[in-house]
Amino acid sequence: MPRRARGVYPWWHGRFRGFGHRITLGREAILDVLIKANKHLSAEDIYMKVHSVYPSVGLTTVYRTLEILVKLGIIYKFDFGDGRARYEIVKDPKGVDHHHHLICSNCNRVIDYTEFIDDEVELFKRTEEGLAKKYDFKITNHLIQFYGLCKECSGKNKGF
Amino acid sequence: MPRRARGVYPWWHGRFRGFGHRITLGREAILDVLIKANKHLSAEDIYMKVHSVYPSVGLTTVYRTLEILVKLGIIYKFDFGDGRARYEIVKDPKGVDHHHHLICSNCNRVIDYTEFIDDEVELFKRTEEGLAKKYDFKITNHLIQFYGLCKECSGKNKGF
DNA sequence: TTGTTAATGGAAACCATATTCAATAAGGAG
DNA sequence: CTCCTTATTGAATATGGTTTCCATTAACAA
Ligand SMILES: [Mn+2]
Ligand SMILES: [Mn+2]
Ligand SMILES: [Zn+2]
Ligand SMILES: [Zn+2]
Repeated sequence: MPRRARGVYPWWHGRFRGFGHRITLGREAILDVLIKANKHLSAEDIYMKVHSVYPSVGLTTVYRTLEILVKLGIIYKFDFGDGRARYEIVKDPKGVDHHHHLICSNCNRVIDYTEFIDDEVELFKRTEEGLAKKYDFKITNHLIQFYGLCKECSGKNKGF
Repeated sequence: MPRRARGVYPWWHGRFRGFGHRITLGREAILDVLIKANKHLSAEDIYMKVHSVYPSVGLTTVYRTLEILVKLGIIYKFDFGDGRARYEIVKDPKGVDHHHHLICSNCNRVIDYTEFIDDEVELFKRTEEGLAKKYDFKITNHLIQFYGLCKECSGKNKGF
């Protein structure tokens, strides 16, 4: 039963407690994995990592915790099309780390990119305004993903 | 056992046969539903419609046929985030009917839009070139979806 | 018409995620 | 620090869309 040095709390504790959630060992471990991994992890990925340190934490708790974290805007949830959700820590709550993904159709590798996001944001602002007006639709967020072949798979790709 | 008027074949027969697939009653019925529906149908949607005319066609065949149709580029497959895939006929194989989707987070209504696609295409051309160069990634297609609240759900939406 | 073999459907398997429920522990009150 | 309330937990089970199995059927080339 590890005990935290008094007064030292991760940034997300506030938001977490603010919404009436309790801070538990499992939840800390899960967040810790997300923060350190800095990649796109599946629930199972997270479960295995957490489990290696705290074998008592179950997969169910991982799913439940991830759900809360998404709701609180602490992590992103993505679907890269391989049948399982992926989770990624939100580095900057103000949206400065806004990025999109390049997804390899062959090896499922995922590349973050932020290049051209400025142009993109500008176009989307116009598009969103136009669409909002024309269809009376209130756009709250968007999903952009490029699919193709990564460096490794590009050369000797096995069809498909 | 209906028999088609001699010599009259839908446009997709050629591509279908060209890839070594047989034209069966079930497959024709499925394509027929997709063509006439002109909407975003789930496998179950299609199954029920087909089933009402040809009760002998099973759900398995629907799934198998849809898989082939996607592979041949005759239909699109989308994931709008409600846990089931949606299928939509490709009207123009040359990509002139290229469009994206507005998805209501509340009622799951889906709106096709083609507005601003020109600007978008232009931006994407630049983006794709840049990304392809920087990451050595061969982009073959993209996915763009806007999420938000539709006209009906915008006013009196029940939280979420 | 016939023979080869792709296609079929019904049942069962799959698999990520959700739910149930009795046991546990976080954390506010005292 | 101790107690008490109740959110949280893990294990088992359920869920639901999609896939696989396999014996039967039917498309279509010859
Ligand atoms: Mn990312
Ligand atoms: Mn569409
Ligand atoms: Zn790859
Ligand atoms: Zn709606």
